[in-house]
Amino acid sequence: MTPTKDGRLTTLEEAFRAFADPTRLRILGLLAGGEICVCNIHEALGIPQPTASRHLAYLRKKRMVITRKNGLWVHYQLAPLDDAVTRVLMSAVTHCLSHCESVAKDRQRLEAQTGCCTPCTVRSNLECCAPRNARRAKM
Amino acid sequence: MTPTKDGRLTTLEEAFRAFADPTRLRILGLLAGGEICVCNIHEALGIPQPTASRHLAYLRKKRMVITRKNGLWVHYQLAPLDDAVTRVLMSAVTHCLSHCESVAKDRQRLEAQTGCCTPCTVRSNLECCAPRNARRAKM
DNA sequence: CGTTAATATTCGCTCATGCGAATATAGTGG
DNA sequence: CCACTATATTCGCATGAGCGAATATTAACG
Repeated sequence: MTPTKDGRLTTLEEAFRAFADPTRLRILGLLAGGEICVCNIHEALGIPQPTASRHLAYLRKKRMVITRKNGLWVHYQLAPLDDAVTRVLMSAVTHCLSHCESVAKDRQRLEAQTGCCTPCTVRSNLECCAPRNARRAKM
Repeated sequence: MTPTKDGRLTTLEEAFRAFADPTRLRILGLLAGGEICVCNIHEALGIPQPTASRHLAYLRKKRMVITRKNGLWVHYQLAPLDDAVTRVLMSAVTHCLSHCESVAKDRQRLEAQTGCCTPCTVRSNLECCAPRNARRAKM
C-alpha cells in the first residue's frame, strides 16, 4: 500500500475506500492479529466464502495484504509497508480496530474455531489449518 | 466525530467513508491548517460553491467539522475530538494529508487568494474575509 | 484420472453516492 | 423593502460498489 508515494491524493483516497467497508475492516481487524487462512476468516466472520475471497482479492490488488500458499490453503497477512507515511496511517487504523467490540468478537470466534493458534501467526502447517473434516472430527 | 465510541464498527466505517472522497480529503487538508470560510474553500479547490457546501454539510453531519457564522460568511474548522481513539485516527489522517502534493497546492492557492492569513486561523473579521468586491478591488 | 475440498471469479442486480443545474435561504446595505 | 451576496438545499441522473448465486480454478489424494 503506497497511498502517498506519488504525491497525488488519489492513492490515499483509494486507501480510505478500502477501509470504507465493514467486511474489509473486520478482515483487517483479524489480520492485525497475524496471519490467517481464508477458511478461518470467512468462518470467523460468518460470511460466505466468495464474499471473503472477493474482499481479500480487493485488498490484495491494493497491496494491503500478501498471501502465502500452502497446499490447498492460502494464508493472508498484512503487507509490510515501506512508506513511513503509510505506516502511520495503517497503525492508526489497526489501533482503532483493536478498540472495536465487533473485532474483538471476531477474534473470539476465530479462537473458538481454530482452537490452537490465535492469532494464527505460525508459518507452518499446524493442525489448526488442517482440512475441514479433520478439524470437525476433533470436536 | 466518535467512530469508536460505542464499540461498533459502523461508526468507524462511516468515518472512512467520509475520507473516501477526493474533494472531502482536500477540504480536510485545508482545514487541517486552520479555520477557513466557505468562499475560500471552494475558490482554493476550484470547485463550484454548491459542491463545497454539500461536502461541508456532509462533514458537518458526521460531526467532523464545526462552523462559526460571521455575517454572511460561515467559517469551518475541524471539530475538537473528545475521544482518544478518534484523535489517533484523525491526526494520522491529517498527517498523511500534509504529505500530499495536491493539498500543498491547494494551500498555495488559498494563500494566493486570501493574501493575508494562511492558515486563516484568525477568529475575527479581517480583510481576507471581506466581501468579494472589496477583495477584488484590492488587487 | 476422478473426486473432493479450498479458493477465486463472473454475472446480474440493487442500492448508495457524487455531480451539475437550478433553486432556496439568509444576512447586509442602500 | 429591494437588490445583492454568501451559503445551503433539492432534484435527476449516471456511475460505482457490494452481494448472492453460480461457476471456474487449483491442489491433494486414492
